Order: sequence, then C-alpha cells, then structure tokens
Amino acid sequence: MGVMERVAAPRRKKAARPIVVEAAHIATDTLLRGDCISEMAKLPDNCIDMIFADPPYNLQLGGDLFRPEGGRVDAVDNDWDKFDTLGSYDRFTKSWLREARRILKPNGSIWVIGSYHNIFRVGTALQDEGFWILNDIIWRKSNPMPNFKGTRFTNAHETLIWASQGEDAKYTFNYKAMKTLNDELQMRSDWVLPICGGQERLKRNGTKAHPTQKPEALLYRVMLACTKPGDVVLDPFFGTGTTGAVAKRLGRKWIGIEREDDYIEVALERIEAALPLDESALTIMQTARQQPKVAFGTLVETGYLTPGVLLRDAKRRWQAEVRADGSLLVGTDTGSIHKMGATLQNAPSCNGWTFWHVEVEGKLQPIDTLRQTYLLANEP
Amino acid sequence: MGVMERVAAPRRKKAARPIVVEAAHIATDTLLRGDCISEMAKLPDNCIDMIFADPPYNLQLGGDLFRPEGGRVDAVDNDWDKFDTLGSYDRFTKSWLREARRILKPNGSIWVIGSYHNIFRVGTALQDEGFWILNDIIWRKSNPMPNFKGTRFTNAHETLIWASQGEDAKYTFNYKAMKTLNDELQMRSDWVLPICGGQERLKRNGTKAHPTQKPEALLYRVMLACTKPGDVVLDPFFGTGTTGAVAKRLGRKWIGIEREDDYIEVALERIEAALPLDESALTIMQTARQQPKVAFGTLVETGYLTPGVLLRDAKRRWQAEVRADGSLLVGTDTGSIHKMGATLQNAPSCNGWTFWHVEVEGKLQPIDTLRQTYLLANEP
DNA sequence: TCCAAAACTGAATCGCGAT
DNA sequence: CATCGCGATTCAGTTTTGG
Repeated sequence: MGVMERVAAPRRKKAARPIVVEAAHIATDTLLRGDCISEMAKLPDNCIDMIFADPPYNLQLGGDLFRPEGGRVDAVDNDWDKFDTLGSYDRFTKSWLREARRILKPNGSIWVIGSYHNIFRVGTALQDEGFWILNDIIWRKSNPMPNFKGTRFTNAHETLIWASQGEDAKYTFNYKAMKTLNDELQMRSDWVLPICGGQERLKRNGTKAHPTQKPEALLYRVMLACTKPGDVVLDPFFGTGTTGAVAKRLGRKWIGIEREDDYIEVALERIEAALPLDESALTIMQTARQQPKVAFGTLVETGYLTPGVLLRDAKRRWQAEVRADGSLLVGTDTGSIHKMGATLQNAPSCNGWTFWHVEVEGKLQPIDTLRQTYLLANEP
Repeated sequence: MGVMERVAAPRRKKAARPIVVEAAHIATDTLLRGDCISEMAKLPDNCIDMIFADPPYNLQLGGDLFRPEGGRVDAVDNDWDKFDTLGSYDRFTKSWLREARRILKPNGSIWVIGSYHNIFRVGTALQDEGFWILNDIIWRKSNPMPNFKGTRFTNAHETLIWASQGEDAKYTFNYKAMKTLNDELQMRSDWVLPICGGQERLKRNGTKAHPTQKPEALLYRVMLACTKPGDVVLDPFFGTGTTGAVAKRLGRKWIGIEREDDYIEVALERIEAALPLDESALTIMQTARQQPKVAFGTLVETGYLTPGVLLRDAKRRWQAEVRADGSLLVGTDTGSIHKMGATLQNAPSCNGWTFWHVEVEGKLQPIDTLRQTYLLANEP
C-alpha cells in the first residue's frame, strides 16, 4: 500500500449517515479506567460532541502494543530504532483517531494538542483519516521554560489542531463569545495563556502529579468556543482531569479515559472539588445567526412600520417606499430590502437591515433597531 | 507498502559520509531557471549551508470569497498551488526534500514555511526523510486578514520548521545574535512580524507581482540565526527573491530556483537594487511589534475573575455580573466592560478598566489592578 | 501643500435552509 | 443534489481621493 491508498482511508460522507441520529444513552461525568482505544471501542457510534486529546509523545507510554511482532531489530542500529518508533507512533495515532472518529457525532469536532515532536504526525493522520482541519491554534506560553543550553530557540508554544468530521460537516463555533472574550476583536489563532503552575498545579507528595498538566484556561477557551451547555466532551488521555474539571465548571458533560491509577485518583478528587457555574454566568453572547429570525414583513404586519413610509440609505442617496407585503418600491422596481439594496449599489449582495434607514426626529436610524425592539418585546 | 516502509526511506547516516567534506565549487549569487527538483539534481552533494523553502501550500479554496463591504478577496488561484490529492502533494514534498537533503552539507540546516494546509505533511516528510527537527517557529502576523464570515478563528500565523541533517548533526545557531536582537532575552519560538505590504510589496503593472511574497524581516531573522557571513543559502521556491535580497544584504551567497519567467524578472531586478542594510531598515526588522494587550476575557479564563462575580462602579451606583465569555450582564442588557460602562453613564465611550471595580475585603478595587497583577505574573 | 476621509489590501480550505 | 433567496460578516495598515 502506497501513499495514495494511505490517503484513501475510508471517508465518512454526510449522506452515508442516517438523517436523524438518535444519540445513544451513555453514562457521562464518568472516568473509564483502561486503555484509550479499547475503552473507546466500547462506546456506541455518534455519541460524543467534542473530543479533546493530549496524546503522549513518548511511545513507552502508549506504544508497546504496536511494536511489530518478532520484528525486533538490532538495537545498536539507531536508524532502525527510529524507523520503529515513527512507524509505531503513526499506527498508534491512526488507531485511536479511527475510534475517535467513529464515536464522534457527525457535527462534532476534535481538538488535539502536541509539540513539534508529534504534532506533524498527528496532523497528517487526521487528514488521512478524513478529518477536515478548521484551524491550527498556537498556545503561546507567557512564561515558558528557557532553553538552558542556548542551542535553539526557546520552545515557547504548543500547537492545537481543531478539525471537523469532513469538509462539509457542520460544527459548533461560538463566534460571538470568542469575540467578546477578546475585547470585541475576532479571536485569533494564537492564544497567549500562562502555563499551569502555582495553586492550579496538582501535587502528590510534594511533586507534580502529572508532567504535562494543561492549564484550565486553555480548556476553558476550547470548550467555550466549540460546545454548548449539556454537550458531551470526551478526553481519551485524561491524565489529571483538566478536561473534566472545566467541563463540570462550564455545565458540559464529560467522559475521561485513563489507565494510570495515580492520575485517576488525583483527577477524581479534583473534579469532585470543582464548582459549577450558575446558569446566568454560563450564558454567552449569541451571534445574530443564532437568534430567531424576524422577517421584514412582520414589522409591517405588526405596525412597527406603516406601508407608505419612506426608507433611505445612510447617505440619503436613494429612497424606497414600504409596501403592505413587506416589499420595497424604488422607482418602478420592487423587491425585498436585501435585493433592492444590492441592486441600487450594484453589489452581489446586501444586508437590507443595516442598509436601509428610517427617519426618526430628523435622524436616520437603521431598520435593524426596529427589529431589535420587536425582538425585545416579543421574546419570552 | 504501509507506514513502516514509508518511514524506511533511504536515510543518510553520518558515519557514511567522509569526515572531511570538500565543498565543491559551485556558482553562487545566481538564479537557476527551471523546476526545483531537476535543478537541485544538477548540484553536487554537500554544497549548501542553509536551505530556505516556501513550497506551495496546496490551499483548497472554494468559490469566490466576498468581504462584508462587498469587495472580492484576491485569492491564491495559481496553477503552481494545485495538486490532485494529498498523496500527490506528499510525493512532490518527498521528492524535493530528498534532493535538498543530498545537496545540504552535513552540518547545514533547512527551513520550510507553511500553513495548516500543508505543514503537517511537510513535517512528517522531513522526519521520514531523516531530518531532525530543531524547532517549530510561529510567525505571528501582527496584521493578518480577518475571517470575514465569522466561521473560524482568524488565521493569524504561519509555521516554520527548522531541521538539521540528523539527531547528532551539528548546525549553526547564533545564540548571542538572537538574544541581542530580542532585548537580551532568549529568542522565543514565536515571532511577531507584520505581513509584507506597503513599499516592500513588489508590484507589476500596478498589481502584486507574487501572491505570497514573504517579508524580508522574516528571512533576516532566519539567516541571522542560522548562517555565517559567506555561507551559501539555497531557495528552491525563489518567487520574487526575498531570500536573495536578504542574503545579499547580509553578506551571504545565494542560489535561487524558479520556473516562472514573470517572477524571475522581478526577482533579478530587485536583488540588483538591494543595498546593504542601513540603520533605519535594521531597526524595523529588529523591533518586535507591540504585543497584544490583555483582554478582559483573559482574566476570566485564567481565574483572576470568576463568572458570576459582581462588578460595581466606584460610587456603587450600578452593578454588573461577569459572564463566562467576559461579557457583563446589567439587568437584561449585555456587552463588554467598556460598552456597558458607556451605556450606564449615557456617555459615548468609557474605559471599563477604571470604571468597574471588584470588592476585595470590603473595599472596591478597579479591575485594572487585576490586569496589572496578571501582567506581572505572566510577562515573558 | 496639508489634512481627513474613503478606498483598498493581505497564503482563506469563510453560510444555510428551503425548494 | 443543484439552485435560490435571505441576510450575516472585518483588522491593521497603506494608498488614494477630495476638500
């Protein structure tokens, strides 16, 4: 099998799934003790909304099962050892990604974090398995460990990959919440966050409980961006349970998989102590897309606008008359608020809600404010 | 052939090389016209000190993309960026990397730049061919193009991989120069630099000469870090010759390979005109752009403020609840700290950092002090 | 000539639901 | 599955235009 076949891995097409996917009932807010691949294998198809994975880079932690049977070569030969290592790591990665893909809902998404040691293997495997990369995100550490020897650049970041089930798959992205979190600017692909230390860093007998504990702030942003309250989040490499703790805090359900008893003990204790936020604090800014739609005609029907009223653009270059059916009349031409705005500007499209204005006490006000007023008055 | 064989590509062992490598005499400061693989094939073994490569990214763009105000994005739609499958892109990548590895000196190093579309394929291929990754470097763009549709995170960075010939290979790294360039702090793996625009951006007949011209500041830092004066730098995807121009300015020799006549013409003219750097240009290249400020949401994510906490103004006239996304809730109205402060005071604008306070031991403290605390704890 | 406002630009995998 | 209509969506910076 060559490169072509490798890339031709079975790809999940939207149409190949049932239109209505009934989520199987699964136990949530629970930790599964065992190997991530065999534990994922026990879960039904399409039951997870988001996966967050922090896989090991070191094959001693996860790869023994994947070493070729009897293929042990001369240990003196470094090249063969490397060959063994990269190949094993790739097979390990593909195996757990394949299970992850099966249990992830069609509109779910996956996050994987890694460093330059493994992230290129992971990214390639994600693409080969049919996942569709949406962004790569750089976690820029504000206080990284210096490079003591001075032989390279200070390794001051880690990379996360965010991917959907496929090119045409939908996915959850709370755009407005991210924009709000970033002082009203679009959230970028580089995130500046401190490493996990101080009180947050879990200790056991005075030493770090886990070598690569991730900061809760990182999971907080991931989960706030890509899940809704009540969603099920799976972490197949649970470690000390940062994913579980943040999920509980943010009102998401969680499933963790971990096989080291020491980590499990610390994780359960930690999550037990985590305090969930109350509902009003969990509410996030919604995009206009997520709000109920109001047709322009509704404003006319309900008397917010009277047929015959004149609308104007912001610069008073054009005017249009509102008709009883919610269409606009410009000269002899008629159409929707959007179509007429586009036609007049000779543009491919136009948002009529912000283009057209109505005169109130001598001042022009976009008709979108009328819609907001209507929504406020008519929403539960 | 599976993953195992794929990884077993012929690899060059250090011991298989002569201890003393006599550099073959090659023509430098020259542009080779043609395909990068066949032109590299004409060069002798072990003749290049550093390779900088900016290969096609294999973007897979859909139809036209329009900006909110109506303009059309001038996308990369060149034939040189089109590949049929991931498999054919991988084969192309491995082919040019194999030649690159052959002509690179044992103690040379290679840089490759890419985005999430291709960089994981490139990184995997580098490792499979036997290169040893030293760092991945993040070019954080200070002025990236926004995500116009609000569907993902703003794609605000590109990734560079820096690799040596192997785990035990030596390589050039001018540690002190990098530290000096970075105000006596170790140079980190994330570099903030603006994209190439303004006067630097080369034009032909009023339009950009190349769709993906790289900024000279990026090459300046790469070359200053990893080459010595007189070293030979090869760029197999020369484009409009940024690598050549910077090499000339820094007293390095250069070889470029390019097959498009239009680019060649522009590149030669540009390099001809390139002068040794003057002080002002040096300052621009060395000065890191101002880091982004701390967003209010970051304080929420990192636990400096908990969602649900109440903020008050200095005179306790109003109060607001902090929500999970860093927005404030006052009555039924929501918005950023600045917007809500302005709304309540009926003012055109408001500095939320000084307007809002949090109660600590019975006393009100402006939230700006929390920001100061955060900065003190997390500055690099 | 100068200043302010408007227009333009950058490696982009950029909507969604009804018919 | 393609087509169509509704209507949501942008940041930092440079260059051009207009007064």
